[in-house]
Amino acid sequence: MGHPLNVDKGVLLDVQTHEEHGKSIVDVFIRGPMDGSLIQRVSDFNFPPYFYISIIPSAKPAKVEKELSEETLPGGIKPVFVRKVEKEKVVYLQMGFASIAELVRARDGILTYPFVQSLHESNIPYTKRYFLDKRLRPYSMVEIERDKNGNIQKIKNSDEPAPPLRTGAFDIETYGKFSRISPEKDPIISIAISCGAGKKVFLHAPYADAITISQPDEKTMLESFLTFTRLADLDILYTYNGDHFDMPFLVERTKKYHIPIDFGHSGIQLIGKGTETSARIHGLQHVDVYQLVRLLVRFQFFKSPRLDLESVMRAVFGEGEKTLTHKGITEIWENQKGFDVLAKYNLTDAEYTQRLGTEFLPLLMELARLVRQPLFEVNRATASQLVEILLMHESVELNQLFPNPPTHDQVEGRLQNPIEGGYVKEPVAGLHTNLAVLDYRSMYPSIMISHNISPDTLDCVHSECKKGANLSPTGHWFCTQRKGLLSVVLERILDQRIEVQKQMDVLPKKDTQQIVLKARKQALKILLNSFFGTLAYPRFRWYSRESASAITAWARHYIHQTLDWAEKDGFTPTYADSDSAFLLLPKPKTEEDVKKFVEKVNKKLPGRMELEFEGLYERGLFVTKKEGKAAKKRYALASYDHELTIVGFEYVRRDVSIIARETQKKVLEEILINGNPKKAHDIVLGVVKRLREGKVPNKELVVLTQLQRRPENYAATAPHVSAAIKAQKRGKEIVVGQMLGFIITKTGKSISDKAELEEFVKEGDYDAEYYIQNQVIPAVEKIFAELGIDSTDLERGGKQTGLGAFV
DNA sequence: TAATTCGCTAGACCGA
DNA sequence: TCGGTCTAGCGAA
Repeated sequence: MGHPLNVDKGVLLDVQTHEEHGKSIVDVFIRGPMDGSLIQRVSDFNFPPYFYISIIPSAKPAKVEKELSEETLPGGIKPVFVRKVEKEKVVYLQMGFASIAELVRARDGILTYPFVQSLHESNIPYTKRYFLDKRLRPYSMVEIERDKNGNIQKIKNSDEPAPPLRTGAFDIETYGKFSRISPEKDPIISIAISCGAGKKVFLHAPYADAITISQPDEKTMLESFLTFTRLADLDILYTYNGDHFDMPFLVERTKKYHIPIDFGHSGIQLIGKGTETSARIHGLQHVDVYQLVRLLVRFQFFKSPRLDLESVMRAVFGEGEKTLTHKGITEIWENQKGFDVLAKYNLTDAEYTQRLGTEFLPLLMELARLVRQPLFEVNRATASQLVEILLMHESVELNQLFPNPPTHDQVEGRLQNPIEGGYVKEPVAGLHTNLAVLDYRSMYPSIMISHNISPDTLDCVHSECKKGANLSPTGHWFCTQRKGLLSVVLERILDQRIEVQKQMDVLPKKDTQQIVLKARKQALKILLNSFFGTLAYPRFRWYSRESASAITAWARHYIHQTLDWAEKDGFTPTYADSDSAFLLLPKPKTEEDVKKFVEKVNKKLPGRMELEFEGLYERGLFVTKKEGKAAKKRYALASYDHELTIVGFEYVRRDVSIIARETQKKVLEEILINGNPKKAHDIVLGVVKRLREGKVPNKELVVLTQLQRRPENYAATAPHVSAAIKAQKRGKEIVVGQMLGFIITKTGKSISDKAELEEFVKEGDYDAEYYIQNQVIPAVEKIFAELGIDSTDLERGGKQTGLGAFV
């Protein structure tokens, strides 16, 4: 003690681990401040992995502590420490081990001791543990004190601003005779990289230009690429589906040539998770933009029918074209001609990846900061993982133990017993005028905060809570005296959102800080919206059936109450779904009356709950289902400034052809905006005619459906499955989870027989009657029916009258 | 090993 | 050949 320590400062990039002499060691990666010096790796030798045990009441903690400290556990494992800890007035023993491997072995052994009751926090990933216990914030500055051996003595966050990180994207093009490409035999033809240091294409062919570097062979090409990337000195490397394609391919090819795969530090670690793999680079964050896109699509940040690079570019930036197919690449290689096209295509993909990465990085970064995990983890995380880590941080803060994950039997039991969801009111079918839409802002989270819903406040011992404001319609209640873990975290998120919004409001619109703030707001929204789902998720550590049921019960209560109150105030409740209410305004009622009503409701709502006036619509259409009842979750609204909102209808479904969707949209526009059903009818007649004449291009006829399992695992052969099987027989590789685009052709008996993947269908070879009877007419007939228009004449191409309705 | 339930519709399948 | 039932996929919230 007392001797001077080295102090390092830098941006915390990553935490990883390695084993040395049977000991698990934590490696912290930082980038030095402003001068942009290279990434440093600093090790912490003094962070033994540990777990907690609880002991039976008759055993004395002090005695057990002493006994276990000297004990050799089954497998010859000696704990490196055993100490008593108290969490919420209960004494546990914390046991540390030299390595993760030893901890894993001790996990089973320890349960054989008769005085051991239960095991806790025994499966927390080691690096996660480090972030949790050291309270580290990634991508912020940290201060590290080191001893004279260079080992970490102390690590803590610092509030200095962190410099921006360096990013780059790469993409490989490979050759493969058949559609199944394998890195064991097929070469990489070219590699493109786009980053701050420049843009380059490394091509293993006789072609060069300003950015394309011709290499004599694949080995040299790989080496040049790695050297260039190392010199670029990146913090973040983007790929598009690199986890499953580029990275494993690169690993395999470099292995073949005995090239050390080195991006500046160690290498790539391919992590296998079932059928999923991910590629982790030491000291450099590999952000797979495809994974990120999947995350964002799940959270409904944007919608894209397909998730290939070009489709996503179009969905996000409105531009992006696929200029080369796999077949095209194969031909270029075989004919050794057209490398300029290949190089351009390769670079474009790398640039697209870089653009998308840049677009979404602020959000990913904010998410990573909020949950205090590296980009790599957050990039590949799911909603429940994000919420889980957030709750773990809070638990550590409050000195609470994490609940153990449920056992298999517990999960099964929970699955058998699902909770009741939201209330959906059957709408009044027909075309309505002057319709107000109200909705509860973040309804489930606001209920959780307002009623203090959390597993740790459920059915508390206080007798007054049992009768208080937090007694739910289910009969369970939540403490009114002590705040719950989940509600505390949620309320903080909500407060942070409000704070961010305030900052955004005072800053100029163009201020660069706005991007970060917007991203933070989005990240907070993602977290906010994930809590309820995870609480009702059977595998979740903090699963609580009672809590989740109470939330939905309260939600049903509040929406019912809103409808009742609205009716009493003279509005006509027309429809409701979970957190929204649709009210028809009878004659003298105005927008002002609705707003007054909303205000009145808000005065009676508890805590953070809030009803919002979403908008007033000139027209709203609800249709009737097959069986005669009004359909829920399908409607169309036209605002007073002629904006059309279409919900649930074929128009928003990717598994309906464009011709049917666009026709439906036009019909809705004519009816709801232009008030011209006659024109709508004529439009459909025109489409029917064009279909019969074979004039509709194939791309308007494609039906997209996801193949959710292997073709042989389907009980019934649906059209997309049939099309997939036929394509497979022709040598096309079909992957589970893939989006299949098919067309119903003229040849075959059943619809499935006629289904073929679009790439195998000649232009014009479609079954016009199928598209008329099964796509276009079903999409419009219910709409016409609400106006009293018979659409049977449509099927016959308008030869029957049926137009009497328009007169 | 990774968020929920509610609801609609298409198309295959099966028995009368 | 029909009508009911079941499987599957997708969207709303």
